[in-house]
Amino acid sequence: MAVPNPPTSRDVARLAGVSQATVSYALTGRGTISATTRERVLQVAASIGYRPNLAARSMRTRRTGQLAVVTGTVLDHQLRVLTGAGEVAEAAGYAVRTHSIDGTVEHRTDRVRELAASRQYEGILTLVPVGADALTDRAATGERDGGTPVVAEATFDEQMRSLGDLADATAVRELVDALAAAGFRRFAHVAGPAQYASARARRDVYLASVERLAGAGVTSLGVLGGEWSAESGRLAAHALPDDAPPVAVIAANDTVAAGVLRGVGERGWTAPGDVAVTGWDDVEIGAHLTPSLTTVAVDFTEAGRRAMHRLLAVLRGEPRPTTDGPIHRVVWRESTGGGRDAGQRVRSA
Amino acid sequence: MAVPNPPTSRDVARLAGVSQATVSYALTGRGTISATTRERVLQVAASIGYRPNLAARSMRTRRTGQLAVVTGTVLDHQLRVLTGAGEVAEAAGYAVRTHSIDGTVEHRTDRVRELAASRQYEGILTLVPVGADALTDRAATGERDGGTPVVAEATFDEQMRSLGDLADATAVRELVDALAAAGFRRFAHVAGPAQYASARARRDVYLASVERLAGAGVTSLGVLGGEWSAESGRLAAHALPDDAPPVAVIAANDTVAAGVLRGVGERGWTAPGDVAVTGWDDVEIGAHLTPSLTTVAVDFTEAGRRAMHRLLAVLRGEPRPTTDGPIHRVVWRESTGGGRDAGQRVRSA
DNA sequence: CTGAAAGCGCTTACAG
DNA sequence: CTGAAAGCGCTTACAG
Repeated sequence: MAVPNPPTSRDVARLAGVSQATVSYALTGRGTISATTRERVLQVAASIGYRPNLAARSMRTRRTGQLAVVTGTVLDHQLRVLTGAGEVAEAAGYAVRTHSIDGTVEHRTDRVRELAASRQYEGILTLVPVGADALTDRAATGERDGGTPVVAEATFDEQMRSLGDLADATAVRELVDALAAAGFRRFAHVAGPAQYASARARRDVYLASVERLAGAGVTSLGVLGGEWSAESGRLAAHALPDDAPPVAVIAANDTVAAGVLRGVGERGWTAPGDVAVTGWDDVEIGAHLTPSLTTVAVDFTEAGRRAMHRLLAVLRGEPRPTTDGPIHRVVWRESTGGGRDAGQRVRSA
Repeated sequence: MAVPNPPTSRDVARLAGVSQATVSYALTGRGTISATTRERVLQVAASIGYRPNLAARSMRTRRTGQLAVVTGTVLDHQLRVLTGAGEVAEAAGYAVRTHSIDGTVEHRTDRVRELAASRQYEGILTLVPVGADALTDRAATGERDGGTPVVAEATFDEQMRSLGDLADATAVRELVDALAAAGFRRFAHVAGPAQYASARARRDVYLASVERLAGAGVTSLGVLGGEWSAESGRLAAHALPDDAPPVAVIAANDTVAAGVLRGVGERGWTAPGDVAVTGWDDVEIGAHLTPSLTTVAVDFTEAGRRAMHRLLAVLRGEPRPTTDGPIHRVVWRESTGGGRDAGQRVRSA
């Protein structure tokens, strides 16, 4: 019944016939130590199932070895982002704790500040939008002040350029260009909540893309919506003028797009004949809607990995990692008409 | 540039004119201490922003104060389960780390065993299916051996009764009964992966419900599928015999159900006229499908809270908490015909 | 009701 | 290349 105390480095030392310091050197690979001794120590440690007491190590090194990732409950794909972030953090020797924070942006910002003040974490990565003044990732250089670094997955830098892979909205331009090439002249955007950098980025690229094609007769019927909800999309469809069709609607995500499709049906319009619709995220159901939904597939796990790499760079005082390839890919389906053809036509252009 | 060391309990003691022991007593509320002293100590602690060093505390108390929650990447709703679990753990004074584990059930089981052996956690809650022999939650009593307790959100007990709120499939019977009352005589089930307790429970309740109505001429065309995927649902629809309609299809979740709806359309059948379809989870898009999807709404956050309460009960050596009310609610929509009416007819019966 | 002292299990200069 | 010793910041019997 009595559980024996777990073995300590002292036990390993005694059994290996060395000092505790030598055990520490063998395990951390830090000091100078002969290969023979190291081998023997590791052998003994493994044989008795020795596991270093992390609390003791943490106290001595004055490092917690802990990072926090802040999630919300609004966007389900954050689970995959979290997974990618955790994977990279673990590989770097950090433990990750998650904190779910909802409520107003002010409340979320306060909570993140509290986490930073708790001294419990060496760094914080937030997947939910918080006030920019709570972030320490603003400068392009890796400079540090004394506080706990706080990095957001998606945000904007000083020049208001979107930062973070999920805020990369360049695929919107691909959508607009292809649909314009396919003949659409009227567009509309159903945006997500403006507090999300990703939503703002999609809106901005939408506006810029349509503007760029103004010379070709392309116009925008406006930016509608403002929530990550299907109902927001449905209402947006109902808000379109009666003579809107043919019109292409760029929705902020797949859920919003599903609502648009429903609203389009309720108005007696057809998709994609009267209204072409695009989503974002490539949720699995989208491929099985009727019409199946053109969307932007996102590698959320990779987004999480990259975000964590950014936080680690700040922790190490290194410059922000140079961006890798895109994690977005447009998936053409029936809701934009021509499906695969439309995409191929554009891609080969 | 030089960051001052954070204040320690020693600093608080000096400033408050008491000993370090008194500070500890004041903060933990453990020893005998006068209200006046305690008040003064807390005041001083707050004024200098004192935060106990958790690593030091942990080393001394020989408790890590850490729990692990194991998630996967297959089911997005685990983010909400995680949130509920984290909320309860935090309120109980525990820190929660998450580990994302995918792969085969054998691999997942091994990894959970490693986590349990790491001595890093006081308890482990897994949201992904693992081998029953990795769990310590099997007995109804709170008995403990020396190892780290491992509790699964959803599993089966010795009598093969489903345990854990997400494995509560009683709503399936409500679906079958209502659809039978609405006139359906032929049923089919598109199941989820058998390694999931929730999928097995839905299948079992489906089979039992149909069997129970055999006297009324109700028959099952079989159990199809076996994945949490829309494609699995689509293929199941194509596997139905040509003369299946009218038939009611109980799908394992909304994603599968969306695939069924797509497959039904591809076969030239109508829903719900020829094929009634039900899902599970109440994903937001479901309400905006055409036809909108009858489903079972699940309070995932509450499921997470309850699962964590079960783990805490094991940790405290208490008996398993008595089950609270259901966290499931059938939502009748167009995909079962009559929509709200069908539900109301049954509910008032 | 309060304080002096020991010790949790590590790591790290430092001495040899 | 290895060891003796100190100390990280707490908590907890124990003495008063």
